[in-house]
Amino acid sequence: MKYAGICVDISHEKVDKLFTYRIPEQLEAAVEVGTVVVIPFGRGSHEREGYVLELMDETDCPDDKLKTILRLSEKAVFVEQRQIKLAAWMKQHYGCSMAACLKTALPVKRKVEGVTVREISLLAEKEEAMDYLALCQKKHHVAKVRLLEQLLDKESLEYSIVTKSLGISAQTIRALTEQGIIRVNAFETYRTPIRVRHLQEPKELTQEQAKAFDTFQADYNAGKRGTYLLYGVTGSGKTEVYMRMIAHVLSQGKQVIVLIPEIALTYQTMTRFYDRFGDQVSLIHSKLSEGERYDQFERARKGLVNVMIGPRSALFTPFEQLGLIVIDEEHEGTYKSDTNPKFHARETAIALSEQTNASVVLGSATPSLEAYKEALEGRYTLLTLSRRVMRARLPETHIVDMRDEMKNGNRLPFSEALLSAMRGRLQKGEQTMLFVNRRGYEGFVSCRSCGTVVKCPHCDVALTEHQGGRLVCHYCGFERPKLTSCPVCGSGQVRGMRAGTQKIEQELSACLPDARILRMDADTTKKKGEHEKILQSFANGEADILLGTQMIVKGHDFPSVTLVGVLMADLSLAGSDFRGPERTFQIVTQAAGRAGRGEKPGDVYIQTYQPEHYAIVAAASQDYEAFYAEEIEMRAVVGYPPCGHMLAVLLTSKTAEQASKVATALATRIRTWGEGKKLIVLGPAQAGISKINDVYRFVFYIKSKDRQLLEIAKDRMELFMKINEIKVRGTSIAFDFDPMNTY
DNA sequence: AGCACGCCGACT
DNA sequence: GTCGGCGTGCTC
Repeated sequence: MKYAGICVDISHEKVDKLFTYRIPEQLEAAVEVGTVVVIPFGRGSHEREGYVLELMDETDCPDDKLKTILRLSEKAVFVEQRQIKLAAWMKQHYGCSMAACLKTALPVKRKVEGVTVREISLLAEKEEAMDYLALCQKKHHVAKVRLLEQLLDKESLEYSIVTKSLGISAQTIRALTEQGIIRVNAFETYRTPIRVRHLQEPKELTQEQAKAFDTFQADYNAGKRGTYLLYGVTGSGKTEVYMRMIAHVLSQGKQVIVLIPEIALTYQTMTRFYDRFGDQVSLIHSKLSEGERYDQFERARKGLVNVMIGPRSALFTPFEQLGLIVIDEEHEGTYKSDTNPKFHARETAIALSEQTNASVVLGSATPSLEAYKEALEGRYTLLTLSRRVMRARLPETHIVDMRDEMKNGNRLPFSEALLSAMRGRLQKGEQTMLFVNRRGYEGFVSCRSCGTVVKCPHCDVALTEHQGGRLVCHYCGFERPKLTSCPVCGSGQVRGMRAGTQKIEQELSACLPDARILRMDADTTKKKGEHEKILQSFANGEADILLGTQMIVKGHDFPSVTLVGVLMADLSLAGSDFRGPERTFQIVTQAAGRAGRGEKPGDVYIQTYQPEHYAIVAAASQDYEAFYAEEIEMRAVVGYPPCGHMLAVLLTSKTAEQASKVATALATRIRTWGEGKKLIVLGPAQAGISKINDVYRFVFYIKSKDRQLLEIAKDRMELFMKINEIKVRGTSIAFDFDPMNTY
């Protein structure tokens, strides 16, 4: 008798282990590692799908418990071992259930076509429901009362919210459905991919581009695979280099995955790939339905397409001959998944490339510290493009000290210098881009006269303003009362920062009544296609000034823009996030790169309260190396990534007390265990967003140079949760290794 | 997650 | 007594 170790297709910690099943004789030949089978599961032996991850000749499992595999899954999906291996790597590396990792890494066709959302709404008339509610109250049917009260108030609720945060079981919902009081609706969503256009010839490479490409090509031909960091300043033509590399890899009969941060933001980049490689290219994006995504993956598996472009999920394209993974704008935060498993596409791509003998090319004008450190230390090959193509000149940058504006009585969000520059551009008929930095905004408090930002004495991050003006550190929980005067200069002008593009637009049109202003932010781009429309009309010269958040600085060329203003450049500096300076540098550098892309030279005005900050100074002179040198030293001192690793542990529960209690117990446990080991525990503290959907969140951080030690700590915490099942009831734990956001 | 078992309050 | 909701525990 043969046995199979099976991962059941249920994503829940309690069933996140291998279950042993007998393999019936008639299936012995068909069942392999990777086969998807139908199995009886649970008390009722209901049919479930499961992934065969292991084959055994004997088992310790008592015979009376064993059940037998029913049959192969209808779709007869076969998952390559490679994908399972990658899922296993993600489980180990990011600490979440195997089922969740498999789901992420596998192109499995689901029963439903499209992304379904289940929703519960009232079916009965309001009066009838009220009567029923009264009846339930009388009968002390507490669960039904909870649900009905919510429904009478809100009309409809998402299914998962009802079961999870309202704590209502499926039976209760079923009972109410059968009585005709409520109704469960399922919705599906669809989108279609983009069309192919005419093919274009490759452009001639500059000397630098050719050198970068030659290095890659020589390695590839010699059978050498590795990770390359293509570090190229804005406008140096990274995309052209990728395309040469891709063409070369394709010519070797290999296939390519290209990751881009977000489709909407790099529309231009994406169409360039279509124009060059035609129908060999396919596109995946996060809004595709499961069915559509599966179809694209199937085409890839069959070799009908050889280049897959998409966001981080495109990494799981099941190419049989994967030869290269390109990650454009490698430093972007969107490469880190915000759902479990919280994988980073860069790290996962490198793991995948090692498993499949492929190469990885990372591209950026402002590389992540992680990538640049690896490159400097020789683990990645550094390819540099230091010059802009077409002899385009770097713009002249001016740092404007907003504290001086304060002193001169200017309370507008624009400095005098920037305003007069804008007036000049208006007269000459040239365009201006005004970039409002809002990223990293966390409600920090700063002094309007000297620029001091109030920081946590232990963590070197800004304190966050809570209700009543209390200042709290989200890393360690340090707290201090409301601030009435600046601790450095004593001025009473300490306030929380707040800024909206809408308000800035009003003030701008008051200052420059003749200017035609276009505003682009989350509000004005809600509708599909709105984004491209705004950019197009600005490109057509239908406006003089484009005002917007970070979305305006991505990838678009506007040759007649000769002036760029960066408002509140230091806003992202002061958020309660150790990556603040890095984000500031990236955003300001990118914004500055927008000026003078045409024949005419450009000017960049960077408005800041911290003109002497190294991130601002370095960005103004487009000096990545200088920034890196400063920043890596800071990270090394406090042991933040990439000079160490950090594990965020998030505890969620329906009551704040319970979440806090479990977080404290775990943190204490790890502190004791970690004595004498190279590990530091910070916290616990209430999470920055302390409550989501009525679920309370507590967080603590574990820092260590040794990533494996953190993985062991993670295993210990999972064990603790299992052993103390009764004490921790209703509390769930989630891990995030080297988080990109703070919690 | 989803299902069955069994406890406990309400009603005939 | 029994009916039925709702918490608890288990799933190869």
